Amino acid sequence: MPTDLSLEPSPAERRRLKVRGAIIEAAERVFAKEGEAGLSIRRLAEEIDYSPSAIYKYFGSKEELIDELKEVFFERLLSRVGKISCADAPFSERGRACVTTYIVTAMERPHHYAAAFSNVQGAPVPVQTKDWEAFSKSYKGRAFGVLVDMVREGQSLGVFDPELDPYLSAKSVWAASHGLAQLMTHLPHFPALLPTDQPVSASAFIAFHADLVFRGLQWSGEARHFDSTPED
Amino acid sequence: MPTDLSLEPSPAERRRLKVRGAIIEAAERVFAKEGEAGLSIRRLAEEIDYSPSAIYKYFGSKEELIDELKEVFFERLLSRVGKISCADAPFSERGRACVTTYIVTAMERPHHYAAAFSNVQGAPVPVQTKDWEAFSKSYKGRAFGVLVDMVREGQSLGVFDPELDPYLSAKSVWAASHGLAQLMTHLPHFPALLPTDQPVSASAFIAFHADLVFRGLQWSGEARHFDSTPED
DNA sequence: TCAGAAAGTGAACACTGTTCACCAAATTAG
DNA sequence: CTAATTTGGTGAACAGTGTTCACTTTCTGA
Repeated sequence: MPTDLSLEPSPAERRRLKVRGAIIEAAERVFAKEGEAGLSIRRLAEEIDYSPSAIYKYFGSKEELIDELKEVFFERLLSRVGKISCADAPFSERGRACVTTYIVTAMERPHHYAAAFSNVQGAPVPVQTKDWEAFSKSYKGRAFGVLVDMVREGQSLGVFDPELDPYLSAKSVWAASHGLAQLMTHLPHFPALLPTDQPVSASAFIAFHADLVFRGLQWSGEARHFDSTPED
Repeated sequence: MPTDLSLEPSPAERRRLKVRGAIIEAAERVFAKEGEAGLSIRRLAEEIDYSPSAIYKYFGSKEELIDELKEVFFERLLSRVGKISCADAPFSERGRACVTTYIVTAMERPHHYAAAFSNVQGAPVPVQTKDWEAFSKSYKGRAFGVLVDMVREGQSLGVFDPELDPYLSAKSVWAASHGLAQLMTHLPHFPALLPTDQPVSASAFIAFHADLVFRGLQWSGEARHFDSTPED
């Protein structure tokens, strides 16, 4: 151990970060273009002109490396959505912008977004407590927090149904956004998939979807429930 | 070629179908449990007591085999949703049941569902015409058709906003359903992810989500638009 | 019965992620 | 300043993977 408590990253540490940076940069480049399928350790090594085994001095495994790619992606996603949520604009615009920005950001890096949701849990996990703590600190969780605040604001402004649970509502909005993001990255001509020939652009459909999502949260003064409210 | 035009599948063809069936059965078993990661040709061959190369007499590639698994999964999904859409029940129940059934079916076979949406399209596809034709004949497309009909029925009953385009609305509902299905299969404790300790069951949250989705489509006599309607 | 097709095989090719003994260079300790 | 030790980097190897191909066996249609 360097036992280095000085603030300067200094000599040796610098080179290390440099080649580490080169690795993730190369990984970022090929992953963005070809996804996990096209990213092999050997190819990565070739691209940065090192031996394959050298990479293992910087990352414990391929999965660990990819995890870092996902992390920085979600960091940017959170930053973008967070910025919009605090912007100086009417609530209705900000709300919709959160959803559309989420989807657009996902579409810019489809492989990153898909990879972030690629670890299917076969067996149901029993855990429950402590989970929230970890989640709320993660980028995903903090982006989720932005949504919860937005629902609360809408309720306090009287445009959203005050009886809705903000957490459940935010999850619903997240699911709806995630769903469209996923469909758009997997079926690129999704919005144009129509029997008629009048084309609908991606951005137009995203706006339409965001609108529908918010209509579901809105308050019409009267009980407009289909019949719900979760019970068991 | 057998040039066999008789209706009886008969002697040789029978054995062929039998071992072919054994292959997909084994594949189904391991894929359901461990997903694409756990399914290797060699393991499959071992399971059915054949040589690995034998499998290539029945399937051109591993991908082709998996495509068949996805196909039968979506066939069942369509059949279930289709049955519900024609059931003898009030519209509001049928509508919600379509969404919840979709999600529940996905959760029963998380790997199948995830695999069906795993081919990320990196570059935007230029095509547009002819796409609808192929889509509307696929299982995905026919399940989508059920949704479109449901939206139309809701509009004719006066409970859904008649100004909404049925196709765009159905896509929005699909996206919302897909999103929850995806989130539930990837973060199994998704509904229970709350700061408070009062647990929310999966089924309760699915019902909540479905309710919100339909509220977005509802008609309140007055223009309740956030401001939308797609333009470009 | 017999030619030809179909079914099945084992060895090989070109990959993959990962490990491990080894070597050289840089850093630290005495 | 030298000696010891950590660090960075390497090539060869292991255990996998999907896939192909020459080959044999088995079955079938005429």
